Amino acid sequence: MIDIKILREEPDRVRKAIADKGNDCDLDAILEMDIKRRKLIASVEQLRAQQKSVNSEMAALQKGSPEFIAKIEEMRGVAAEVKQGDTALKDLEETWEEMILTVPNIAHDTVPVAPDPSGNVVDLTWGDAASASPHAKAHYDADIFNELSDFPRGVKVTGAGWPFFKGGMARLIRSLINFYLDEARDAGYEELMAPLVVNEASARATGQLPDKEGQMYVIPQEGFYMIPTSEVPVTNFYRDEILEADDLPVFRACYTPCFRREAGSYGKDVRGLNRTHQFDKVELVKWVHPDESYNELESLKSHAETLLQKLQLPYRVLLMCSGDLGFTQTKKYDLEVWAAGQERWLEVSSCSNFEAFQARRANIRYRAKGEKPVHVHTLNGSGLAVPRVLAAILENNLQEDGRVKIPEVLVPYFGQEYLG
RNA sequence: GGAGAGAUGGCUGAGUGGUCGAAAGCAACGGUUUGCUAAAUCGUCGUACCCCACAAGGGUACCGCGGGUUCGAAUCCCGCUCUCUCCGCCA
Repeated sequence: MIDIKILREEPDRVRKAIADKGNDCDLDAILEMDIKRRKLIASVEQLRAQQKSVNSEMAALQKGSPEFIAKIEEMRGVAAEVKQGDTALKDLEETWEEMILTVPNIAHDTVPVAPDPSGNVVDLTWGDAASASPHAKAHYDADIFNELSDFPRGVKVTGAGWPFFKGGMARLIRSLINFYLDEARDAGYEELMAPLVVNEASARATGQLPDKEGQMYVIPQEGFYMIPTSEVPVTNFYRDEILEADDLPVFRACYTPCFRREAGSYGKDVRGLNRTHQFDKVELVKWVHPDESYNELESLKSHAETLLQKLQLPYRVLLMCSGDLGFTQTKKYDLEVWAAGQERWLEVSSCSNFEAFQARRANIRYRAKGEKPVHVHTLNGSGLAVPRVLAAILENNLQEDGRVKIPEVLVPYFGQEYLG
């Protein structure tokens, strides 16, 4: 949620931000509604004040006395007016709330302004794509992948995009998760285990609702949603809370499977590990002091990078342009790993700063001693997603004999130097 | 899943229709006093929104959440959620 004060005081800045993001919300209508809303609040509150003062006079009167009865008569009309005003105000607040939720967050000054993904800037490329195995193959064409995964049975048991993984592949997935979590802990992130389903209030606070309900699996009987990322339960951990300033920053790391409907996806994007309805991911979330959020974004991104470096996987970092920035983000880096077999870059992490946008909606604040509560800044990033990193390992490290060389840092976790 | 009890401010806990945003205590913060500590004592001590210049000041709302009754609701009625106790079931 945008800061209403910024909206009132710097409408032109917001207007530009909306245009830069390619969003089309009607700012003038919102500002007009704001004025209308405040007028109505003022008039209803004035009526209530009158009601209140007469009520305390009545408290001092003899019940049933002529004066008392006269007051009741007098206040009957005011009571009706208040009720009417309240109803009108409730309606108005509801529409206004909906409207203000359509205003996107304002991109940071350092974000390139461009309408579409072609405006994203390659910030850096690490490693040498040519260093990949000369035998690289798309993972879904490699024998070892087809031996150790079972898509047809996944279709039988659940549906398309819900694969089984077997033996060494399953163990390799587990190795990656453990590697990610251990690295996160060393970097100061406290590990969290989270619920895999959340209620509506949580989905709303992190912005999955309204609008993106189509991306989530729903459990209608309970009104629950299966999490599309652990960002949802983890960010909501502090929903409606006030943290001590001294406790900031707070870093958390959380491994969960993630569930996404991915409606409308097709073609090579969804082959093999590239996109499945359920996938594993370690998510990193930060709650920080507003002055620090951009430094924290850099360190978040750097941490995710070191994971790929340690895995010896070539990758690049994209600074996302305004048009490719999400609704809630002020600045975002995407990390893409090089998959030598498919000869394409696969997104494995997305590191974003939300400033106070998410915190405002989730009502997460901090308080310095003797000060008023202030919204924290929140950030999150994957550290990292599993399947696409796995795909890159399978492709880049595929040997002539069909085995896959396990990255050195994973050997202690995996227990063997080769898969297969 | 069945039966019962409950939900009040940072915490404990009073309050069953009217000057209650809410007693009291604790904790916290500021001052005074005492040689230090401890104690005593005085004061401050919630959040959001609205008016106003986001100041001073004024106002409204909030006693789990949502409705209702009433001139007036923490207090009465209805629905929901959550917590606790007992029973059942269960990894």
